[in-house]
Formats: sequence, structure tokens, C-alpha cells
Amino acid sequence: MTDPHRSPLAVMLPKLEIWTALDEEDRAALVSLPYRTRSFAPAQYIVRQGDKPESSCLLLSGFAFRSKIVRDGGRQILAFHMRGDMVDLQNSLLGLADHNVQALTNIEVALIPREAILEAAAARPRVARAMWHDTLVDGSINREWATNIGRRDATARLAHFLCEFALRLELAGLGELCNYELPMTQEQLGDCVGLTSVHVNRTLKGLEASGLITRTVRMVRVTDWAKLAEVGDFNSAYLHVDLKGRSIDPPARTEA
Amino acid sequence: MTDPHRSPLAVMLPKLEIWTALDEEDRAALVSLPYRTRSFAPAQYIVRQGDKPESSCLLLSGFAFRSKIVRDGGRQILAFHMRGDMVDLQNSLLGLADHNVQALTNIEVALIPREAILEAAAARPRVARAMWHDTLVDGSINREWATNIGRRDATARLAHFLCEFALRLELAGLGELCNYELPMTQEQLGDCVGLTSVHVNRTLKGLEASGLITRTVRMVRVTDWAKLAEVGDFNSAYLHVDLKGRSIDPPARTEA
DNA sequence: GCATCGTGCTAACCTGGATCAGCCCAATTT
DNA sequence: AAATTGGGCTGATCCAGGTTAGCACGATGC
Repeated sequence: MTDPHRSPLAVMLPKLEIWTALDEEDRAALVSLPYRTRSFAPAQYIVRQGDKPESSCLLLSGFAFRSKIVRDGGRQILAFHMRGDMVDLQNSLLGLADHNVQALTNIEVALIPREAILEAAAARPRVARAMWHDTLVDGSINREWATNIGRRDATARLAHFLCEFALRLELAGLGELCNYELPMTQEQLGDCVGLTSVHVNRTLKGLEASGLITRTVRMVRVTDWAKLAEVGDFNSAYLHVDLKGRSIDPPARTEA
Repeated sequence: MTDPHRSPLAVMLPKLEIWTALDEEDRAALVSLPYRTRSFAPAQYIVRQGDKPESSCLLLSGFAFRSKIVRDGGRQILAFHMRGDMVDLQNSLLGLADHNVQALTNIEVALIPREAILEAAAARPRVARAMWHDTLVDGSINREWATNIGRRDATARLAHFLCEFALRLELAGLGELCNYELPMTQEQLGDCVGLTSVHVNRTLKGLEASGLITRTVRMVRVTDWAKLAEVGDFNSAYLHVDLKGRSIDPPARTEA
């Protein structure tokens, strides 16, 4: 058996193993899935709404995002993805893409045939469970985003987003909680929190003026995490990750 | 082997079998899952955010909904559920409830221990796949809702919701596409599309004034489905159901 | 060297939907 | 039959965020 940690596919393992214990054979099965790598330039489509994708893709480097377009041309960004994320289990397993998947930066992905994934899942219950769990967490994040968009004001929405992104980056080893780079433009930020780029700009400056963050180009430095998390009504529970006892969430809200 | 269609749990089968072919043994495994039934009155909690639910619940009759509460007391409704829906695979499999589940009307549910579900999934790949698929579709609906809330105006949001609910009711055998009962108040409707009940009221009257629907008490009669679907930017693809060739979606949008 | 383009940023104005305050009616309760 | 309650409904006013129309600046191209 080859060392499961040698293959480029090994970047998917840490995230899956947060939730489901895998043994060496499970890891080997995942890592020896057939794949081919491909590169995409910023804004290039990996999957378009309406496609019938035959493979799912694992993000090896760079950032990608998923989106939907509404009739009048508006766009809703549904998720950002980073190294180690299985970007498109959704579309590929459902058979019909209900949303777009695009590169945000230059990216490299491993395309894994849908059938191979299904076979691995059918053969190994823990592999199935790990991937199922991954889609459940994806759903949980989606629910939090819907809540963010539907029921928080602009300041809270952005603060919440900044907290989530910071934490995900740090967990993926791509940045620090209080000092990281945002790979998206303010317009893309707006499309993800349901605001216009103009208002994103205003609101970010507001967060800066309140002394919660400072920014240079696209670097964000969180100068007061506790307040940012409070303003953003951020509680990491919905990410279902193990913080190993670190306390980053604001104290429990008082019952109304 | 007992007839799989005798058990109350059999109500879950049609939905699962839309997506995944099951054989008699798969059905028998699902239907013979251990369970106990319970009733809930309107507004009663089945699961609260923060709970560690030990069972998942299958809705046998009535309507339920899932929601999150934000700091200032606002509520976002994330999903409505009807007979045959597995209401809480999300929370129970993730182990920690990231949202509330409540009865909307009087309901009867079958509570199925989480471990029994996981064992059935581990033992039978098709059962695992069917339930995984169910959560994928749930995620797809969530993405569409996020888009609805984030990027459509009040009229489109409500029109979209009315179309989705109509179709889901009809597929569950609980109403007709163009004539059905809405089980929720206008305030609950507002909490699901990100509006206030006041504006829901005005907007519904607007839809009525435009001749797309008529209403009596909570009955909705869709008088012009094609226009309602167009106004609501509704395309049923995201529900991933088989319409058996019926054409209910507006013609493909023209590229901008 | 000059043009173009993408992105951040800003100011002035406008509007969709929130907020507030209240009425009406039917169903319960007492 | 009076009182209460929960929805639906309405008008008046307000404001968060959208819209429009720019400018500034650096990167890229000819």
C-alpha cells in the first residue's frame, strides 16, 4: 500500500477526519481515487448551472466560489472554498448542477469521477459517512449564511463573514485568525452577504472606524476579535469544528 | 419479512426512492428501524439550538419548521417540512444542533435513534446513499433560499416561495399545485423570506391585485401559474424532483 | 508615453421595506 | 355577553441600503 500522505489527494483528509475516524485502508481508498488535475484562471467556470457534471473536484490550491444568478442579473455567492475542500460533491452527486462553480484566484483542482466516489462510498461505510458529514457541514454553513443575509444588518453581516473566513483560513493553515488576506473583491463580498459593493465599502470603513479591524490592500487585521465576533453575532458552533478548547466565541447570549 | 408498506415509517420511502433505487431488503431495513412516536402542539420545540439530539425524526403528519435566532431577537426560518420528511438528519448526525426544530401545526413524528440510522447506513450502501442524497437536496433548497433572500425583491421572494411550497405539497400528495393551504402565519412567512409580516401582507395583496393568485383565509389559489413562476424567478430544477415531463417552469431565461 | 481596465473609494440622492401604531374580525375563554 | 387573543390588515413616517456617477490609483498593453 502506498503512503496515503504522498498523493495530492491527501489534502482532503484532515477535514474529513475532523468528523469521522478513518483507518489506513479508508485513507488509502480515498487517496487512490482516480483523478486528473486541471488549472483554472480567475473567473473561469468549473461547472455551470444546468451542467451534468461527471466529476467532483478537490481544491488543491487557490480559492473558488459557488454562485447562482437571478433573473435580473443579480448574483448570490453561496460559498467560498479553499485548499482541501471538496468543492462540488453537491452538483456531481445530484447529477444536475443547480449552481455555478468558478475559480476566484488561479487554482489547481483534482477532478475525481463521480462514479469512483460513489463506489468508494459504497465499499467503505466510514468513507461514506465522512463525505456525508462533509455535506452536512456544508449545509450548516449555508443555513448560517441564509440567517446572516435574512436577519442581520450590513455591519453584522460583514463582521460575521470576516470571523467565519478567518477561522476557516486558520483551520486550513492558510492564515491567522487575526491577520489574513481576503482573496475576493468588495463586489464579490457584497454578492455573498447580499449587499452592493458600495455599501460593503462603507460598512468595512465603519468597522475600521470602530476599531475592530484595520486593512491594507486586501489584508485584514482583526484588532478586536471579541468585539468583532460580538458585532457579527458569530458563534463557531455551526462550523462543527474542534477548536481544542480555544475560546473564540463571545459569551452566550442572554435569553430575550 | 413484514410488508414494508405497513409500518408508519413507510411514509419516508417515496421521497428516498425518487433519487435512489432501493430493493425490498433496503426498504425493510428502513421501515424496521426502531422508533417511538410522539405528538407536538404548535410552536413546541422538538430540538433546540445547542441540544445534542440522540434521535432524528420522521414527520408522520402535520407541518414543522427549522429556524435560527439572531442576537437582536430576529428569527430566520430555514425550512418547512411536511409528511414524509426526515426533519432532522442534520442536527442528529452532526451531534450538536445548530438550529431549532419546532412544530408548526399539531404534528406526529417518529423518533428514530441516531445510532440505528448510522448502522442501517453502514450496513446498506443504498440506504446510505439515499439518505445522503436527501441531505444534498435539502442543501440545494437552502442555497435557493439564500439566493431568494439575498438577491430578489419582496414580490419575487414571495412568488418564489409560493411556487416551491405548492410543488412540494403536491408531490407529497397534500395539495394541488394551484390550490392549496398555507399552514403558516404571515409573520412566519416573513421570517422565512426575510421580510416583516407587514410587508408580507402588502406584497401578497399586490400579487392578488396583479391577478396571479386569490386567497381566502389561508387557502391560496394560483390563477396564473406561468406568471407567478416568472415573477418569482422559479425553476424547479433545484428541487431535483422528477416531474415526469410536466412543464411547469417558465421558458429558459435569456442570457444577459 | 498614453490608453485602458479593474478595483477601491466617495458623495448626493432615492426608495423599498422597516417601524410604529392601531383597527377589525373570528375564535376562545370566563 | 363581555373580555381576551391571534391573525390579517392599513396608514404615516423613517432610514438602511441601493443607485448613480464619478475620482484615484496601480497594473497591463500598445
